[in-house]
Amino acid sequence: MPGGVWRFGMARYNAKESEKYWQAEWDRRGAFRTPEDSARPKCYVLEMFPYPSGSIHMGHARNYTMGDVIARFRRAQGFNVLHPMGWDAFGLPAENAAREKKVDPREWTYANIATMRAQLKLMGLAIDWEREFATCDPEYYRHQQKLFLDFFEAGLVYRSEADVNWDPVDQTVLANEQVIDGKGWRSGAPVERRKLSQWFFRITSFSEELLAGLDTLERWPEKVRLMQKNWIGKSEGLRFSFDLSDGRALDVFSTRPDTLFGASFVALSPDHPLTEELAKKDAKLAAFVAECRRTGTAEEAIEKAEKLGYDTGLKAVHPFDAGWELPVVVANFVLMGYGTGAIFGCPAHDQRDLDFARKYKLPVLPVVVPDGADPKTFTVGDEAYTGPGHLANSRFLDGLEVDAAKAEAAKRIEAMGKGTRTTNYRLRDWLVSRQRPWGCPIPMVHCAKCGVVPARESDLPIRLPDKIAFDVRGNPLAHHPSWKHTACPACGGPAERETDTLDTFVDSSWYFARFTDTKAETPVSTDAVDYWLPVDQYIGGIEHAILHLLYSRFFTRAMKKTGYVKLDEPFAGLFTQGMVCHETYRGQNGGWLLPDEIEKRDNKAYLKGSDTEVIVGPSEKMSKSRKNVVAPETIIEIFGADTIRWFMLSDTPPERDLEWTDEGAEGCWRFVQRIHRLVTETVGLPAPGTAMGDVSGAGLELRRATHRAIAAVTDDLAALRFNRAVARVYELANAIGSADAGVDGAVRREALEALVLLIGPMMPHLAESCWRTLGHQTLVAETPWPKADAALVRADVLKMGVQVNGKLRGTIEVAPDAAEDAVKASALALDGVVRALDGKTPKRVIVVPRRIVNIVA
RNA sequence: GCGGGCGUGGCGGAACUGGUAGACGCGCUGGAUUCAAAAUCCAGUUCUGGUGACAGAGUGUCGGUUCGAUUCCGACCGCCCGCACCA
Repeated sequence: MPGGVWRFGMARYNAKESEKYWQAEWDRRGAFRTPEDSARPKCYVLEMFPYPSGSIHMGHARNYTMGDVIARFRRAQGFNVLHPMGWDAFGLPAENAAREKKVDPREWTYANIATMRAQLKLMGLAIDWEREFATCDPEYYRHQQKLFLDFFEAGLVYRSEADVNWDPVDQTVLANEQVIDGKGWRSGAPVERRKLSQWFFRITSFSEELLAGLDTLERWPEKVRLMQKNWIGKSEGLRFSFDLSDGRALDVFSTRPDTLFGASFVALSPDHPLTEELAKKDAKLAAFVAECRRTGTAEEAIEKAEKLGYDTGLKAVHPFDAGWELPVVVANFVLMGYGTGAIFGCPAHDQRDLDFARKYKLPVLPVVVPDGADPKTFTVGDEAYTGPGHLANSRFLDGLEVDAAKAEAAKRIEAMGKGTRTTNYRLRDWLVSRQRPWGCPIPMVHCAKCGVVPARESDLPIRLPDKIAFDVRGNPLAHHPSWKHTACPACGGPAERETDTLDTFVDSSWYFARFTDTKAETPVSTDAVDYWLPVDQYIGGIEHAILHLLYSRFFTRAMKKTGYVKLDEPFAGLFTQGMVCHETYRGQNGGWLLPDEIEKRDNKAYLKGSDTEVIVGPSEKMSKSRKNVVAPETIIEIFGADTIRWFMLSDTPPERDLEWTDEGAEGCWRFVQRIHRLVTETVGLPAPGTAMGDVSGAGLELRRATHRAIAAVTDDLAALRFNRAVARVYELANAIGSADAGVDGAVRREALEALVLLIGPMMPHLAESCWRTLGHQTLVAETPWPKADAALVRADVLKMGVQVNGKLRGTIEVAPDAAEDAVKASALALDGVVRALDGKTPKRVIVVPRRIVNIVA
């Protein structure tokens, strides 16, 4: 009923009607359009945009509620707030749906978006919907293709060979999640690692900058910065060569040249060029390599696999001893992508090398001995020693500390001309090619005459074809009858389009910049990004701690290099929220059951409407596979959006996992009703703005409670401690509810108005309706945030604990500025203290002002 | 396997920079109101012993630093996240 009449004093708060009314009212007044051209400070609040899977789940509800609270809070504090929403719309699920349900991925995706947009709108989010876009909109990916061409021009894009998971039966490339126990998820055939020529972004050209930039991200969680730091994996080491028995030299990289005298083998990656060469003449080696390639490309799988090796028969000469030969093996745990793809193995001081040496009965000689241990007797069992210590069994390195030994070994190798000290990074270049039909086409053309040629900018966007056939093997784009055929942009002759599409991480690496001006004719408009970026508060799941955030940081630097932005770091503030969990239920036959299918009686769970008991399992992340899901839509239908929002903010700290319970939701619903009652049932309030006279006694107590709540909630919301803000709101509501009947009306009004404004960002519909009931014609959404009076926040009496030998024996009440001697005296006079001292004289009395007294007896 | 995190009553959690452990909510118990139920209101609720005042124990486990440790350090146990083609 937009524009209708708001009815006062309903006995019970009708959330459904109220929410509909206020959502329409916000819409009508354009309350959440992004303010521009103003002298006020800006605040860009962004939540990680969703994949349009088909429905909003609790994780979304939690994420978007938090962002919405910040957006509304900052708006009330006088910021220009940008709070947009969009869709991360390319990706595998649409292809799976297309294959399984014979639907068009585009239609499927946009239908999902429509459903989810409607669900999000029910939550009453303060979002500027005029800026919405989906990454599968040609209007978006057209600009992404332009960025790709600019990056190519700037030398940030190149083509190279890379491994993929190859399903030999389906003749298709598989994603890691489509490889289950080394087999293709559809065909069941053992997966092979295969090389393809693919596109890369040169993210490693920013390795050092991406690492150094982490130190500037003060409002990022420490754990995320640490994870990124480890991911980039900067290490100082030595790159040097072994002379091989066949006259060749083999380059290896090591961060531990100090352990060279503990070496017992040299190992090559199965993908090392030398391995491939040797395998041509050694059928057994070729078979071994093929076996290694069955692991797929996932690093986890490779590292978890049993350590296997194959002796090539070649020997490597120890660089410090021409008479010392080490066997050269091919080992499945040596990664081609790191260092040189070849290592020397020192089993005593590296766990993987040790596992390998034990299996193949190779020598394990400790060369670093922890301080305090005897070099003659120190041995290594099943656990490699990686700690500090001094060198032993190492000739000229003996007695040196690890760092000194590293330096000495490196110096000698360098002097011999066999190697150089280098900095190595674990970070690899970003492989962006995907052999998938539902992604952003890579704007390149292959011409027999001219080679690989960039598409013309005037031809952008290179659109996906309208009809994609999914019942083919391999990449449907490559099999499309006409799509790939085009004219070469250079010579005009017949040529073929690149049929690879971009990794969907590319789509999400710059969407935050596009939101600042979604109408711009270029990828971004300079004025808009200069004004709005960086994002002031970014919120999303911890699962994105590394890849998405690192790629976005790279993209921002690449966009700086190509002249689009002036900054390096896209997200000034980052918050990673926890997951939403729920109990799991299984029937007698072991099958999972939906929470909807069970009911609880006397602490047991039964199949709804029966006496069949249900097995209650532990609380786990809500997932369709375990059926432990509760749909936000259902909860909104029953209780309304404010209830689910309040639940999402209550109790659990936002970075931790949250458990959904029906009882908790009912508690939130009761609190919604309680606030409504507090506001509607308080009689005799003076008109808004009425001044209050001198206030003392119960009135003063209520004023103190009000201003303490304002101060605490303000701090808590600014620090994203939503659960604490919620607790403070409960305290204020309790104080108002239990206030003495004689308290002045103007004091009550102040308390109620504060309560309503404080819940404004969290339960916006209820707040608007209470605000109207309190006689205001304005919107809470347009009302400034309340200010706490510092004089009322300060306490006039302090309660201090008094301990004897660290055990609490009583409390004393003192003035905040009480002298230490007076505090001491009243502490020693306490009954409990006298009893605990039992006549003994205190040795020492520690008084920590305003906090505690500890008497040491 | 490697990297990162978390662990406090029956449950979710609070405790700022090492200073009264359990704020606030859920649940439960008792009472008021009601023909009854829902809703609401009042009281209680870490555990053990005690009618009680009170005493003892207690923040995953074990040990350490300190006048004092949920907080700092070491080892261990359990759970969770990421590992480059899920998003």
